Amino acid sequence: MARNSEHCRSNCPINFVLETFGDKWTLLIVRDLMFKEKRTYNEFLQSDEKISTNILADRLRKLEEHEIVTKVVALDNRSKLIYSLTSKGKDLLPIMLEITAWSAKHDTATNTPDSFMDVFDSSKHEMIAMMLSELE
Amino acid sequence: MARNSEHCRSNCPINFVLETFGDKWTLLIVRDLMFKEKRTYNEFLQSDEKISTNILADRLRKLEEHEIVTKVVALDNRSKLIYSLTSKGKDLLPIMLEITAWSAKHDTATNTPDSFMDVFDSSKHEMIAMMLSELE
DNA sequence: CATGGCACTTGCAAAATGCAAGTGCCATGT
DNA sequence: ACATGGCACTTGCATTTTGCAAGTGCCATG
Repeated sequence: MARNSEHCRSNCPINFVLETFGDKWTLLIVRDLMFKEKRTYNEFLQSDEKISTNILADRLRKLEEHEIVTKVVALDNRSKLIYSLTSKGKDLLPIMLEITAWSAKHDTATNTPDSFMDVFDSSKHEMIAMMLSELE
Repeated sequence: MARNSEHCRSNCPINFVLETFGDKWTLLIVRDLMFKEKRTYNEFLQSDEKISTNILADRLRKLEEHEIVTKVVALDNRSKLIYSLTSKGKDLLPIMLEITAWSAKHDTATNTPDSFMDVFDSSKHEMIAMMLSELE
């Protein structure tokens, strides 16, 4: 698992996250799995930010290596792969929500509804528990 | 401010954070300012991860552009600059703590004390308020 | 007025990214 | 049986970013 088997710059927890998510694309895949119900390679390709095919393949492979996502063959089509978050990946939810809250506060163009922020501010813990259960 | 004046790939809040922090170095500077009381260029250079001088200068400039940090000339030495977090930068604290918690849970080599995690899990809100006040 | 600290800048090689096109497997229709 | 198309990539190549070493310019101290 992770740190012992790979090159790491330090033993800092902030750095540990950067070793996996320190680029412009990886966290967008997590977002798509967590909040946008995207499951397949072509669905990830269609997101607004327009990731290119080679980068997407590379990041999915690294996310699998880091055990953030897993893939299985689709039941209805053997040439289709279904990606999903592992529990380690689902544990990123609090980070993702804090990021959303920060952007909602500091970026006027961010499209987060006020109602989301109201619930987040008043009952963060319950919100996370409920969203986690919805991720199965 | 931010989004309107620069090239942005989308209006997503996750993407907004990636536009500033989506690389392997920027968040380490925030960490050093927030948790390690580092204030100067040479102090940032000495961190374990060994950032190179040109990258550090570039990231400090971008952090200033994004109004995450500011710099002032030191009172005791006019060739020395003191960097510090703006309130927008200090607002990253909840994200930083959630990242720390995630790494503590999922990386065996991470050096976060159990006592930190115990307090974080039981009284997150109070912990954040106290740490924010300590950032002045 | 030499020495050294401090905050960078510069030049160049190496690595990562972005884009367009191509590949191989599987399913469906005729 | 075979053409067509969807799906998940792979490949090649130009552009951009990064990493390393060395150098620059300003200020303070002896």
